[in-house]
Amino acid sequence: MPPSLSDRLTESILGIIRDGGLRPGDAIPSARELAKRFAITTPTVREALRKLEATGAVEFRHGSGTYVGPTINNVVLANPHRPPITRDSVLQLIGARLVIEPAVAAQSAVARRPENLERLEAAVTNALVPPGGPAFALNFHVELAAASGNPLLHEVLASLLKVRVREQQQIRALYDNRERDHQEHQAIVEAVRAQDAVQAERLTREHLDNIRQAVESAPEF
Amino acid sequence: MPPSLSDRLTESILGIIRDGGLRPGDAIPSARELAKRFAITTPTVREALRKLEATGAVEFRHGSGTYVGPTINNVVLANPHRPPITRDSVLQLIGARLVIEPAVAAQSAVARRPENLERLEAAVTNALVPPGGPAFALNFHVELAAASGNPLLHEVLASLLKVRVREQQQIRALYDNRERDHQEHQAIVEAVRAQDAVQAERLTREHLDNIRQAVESAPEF
DNA sequence: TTGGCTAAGTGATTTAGTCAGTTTGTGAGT
DNA sequence: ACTCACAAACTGACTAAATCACTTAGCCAA
Repeated sequence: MPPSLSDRLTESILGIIRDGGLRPGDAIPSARELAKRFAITTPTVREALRKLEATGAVEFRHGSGTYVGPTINNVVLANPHRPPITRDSVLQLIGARLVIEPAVAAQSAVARRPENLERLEAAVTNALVPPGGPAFALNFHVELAAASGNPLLHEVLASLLKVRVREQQQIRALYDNRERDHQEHQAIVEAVRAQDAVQAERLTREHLDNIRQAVESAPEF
Repeated sequence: MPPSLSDRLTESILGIIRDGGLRPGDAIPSARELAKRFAITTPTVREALRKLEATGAVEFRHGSGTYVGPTINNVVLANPHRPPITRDSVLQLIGARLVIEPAVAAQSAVARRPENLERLEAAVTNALVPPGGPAFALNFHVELAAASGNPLLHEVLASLLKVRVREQQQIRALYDNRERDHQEHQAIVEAVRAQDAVQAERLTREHLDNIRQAVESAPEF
């Protein structure tokens, strides 16, 4: 079963991006240009580009052009066509986070650099601004993973938590004690600042366990 | 910025799959049929289908039809357009696994069921068959994550290790002491069988650390 | 300098078809 | 009655040539 033309084309386009040293945000040749260059037609080029769009490798901007996407160098990504949220899936997610995040927190406590502490502080304080603002930009738990110094851990947590965007309101509604959330985050930051891995791990586990209990005891949803 | 027609179309197609209760392997309506049903043209339908193909939600079979893919219900995915492997990326991957997998092993030791032990045994013994065989089907580390009982953890590890397919030979070449690999796997299985979480965690950490050292001390690549 | 207009470039989609595989049912031959 | 070859009929893969919608940059006038 030979790879289809548009399959080979996606690889060629990735080659153009990589060989050209293009970075996220840079423009790639227009669909017409690519069609001419590869001696094929635009619908076929568009099929290849749509595949790349699905994984965040490229982005379309109507009337402007096609650009290199932010996740082109990702190893893992959140499924853009994810299934609808259910109560079980939320608990499953928290269960997975309960396994992964304490270990990540421990690693971050050891490896954190000054700039990570800054961003963690910012994420903690931004969480208190009213919803709808730029609070989504800096998620505390994602920043905590970033502090580990391993981009792959960052990717994994970011992918896992991307799902949460759709249920964030729901969880907030259940675990609405935002002051408590803030205090727990603050305590984790302090442990990371002190490079106390054991404490960071314990606090993170307790924090997630609190969230889990809040969701579990929620009657609705 | 309203979502494009083909964007809405992907959602509609997913709706057909979900509302129709279609499962992986089932056929979905042909491109021409979908075009007629939504009163649009086939190139547009194909663009939408290509997006779904990129994330494994559907699969094309030339001349036969389009079918529901295996990863349609996944939350996280391995990037099908992943960047080329480098020495750094390999070490990064092992670093991430070193953080995540010991915690997963501990969880698996607690939650494992009899069928998980069976599959783990199978994965351990299959690892000794010559390469190129069905050894790829059952990866020990993926099965270990499956034993946690949390499908999301299984997904995360499977996504992380999917990358390894391309570098498996390379790592095998470096860490070629397959007998030692087998023994370490066997020891982890025993800890999981005994539901000894602490031991499972420790052995997994040591096992991955051995692999990391082997890769680190490799001069080439 | 500012504001609006215009023209070129780009993505989005259509229309109408051809080519290339797969599946299935039919019918001839045994 | 059974088998096998073969021919529709269906499917995906791709082409060709347009048109529409949107963005951007540049120009010109106020």
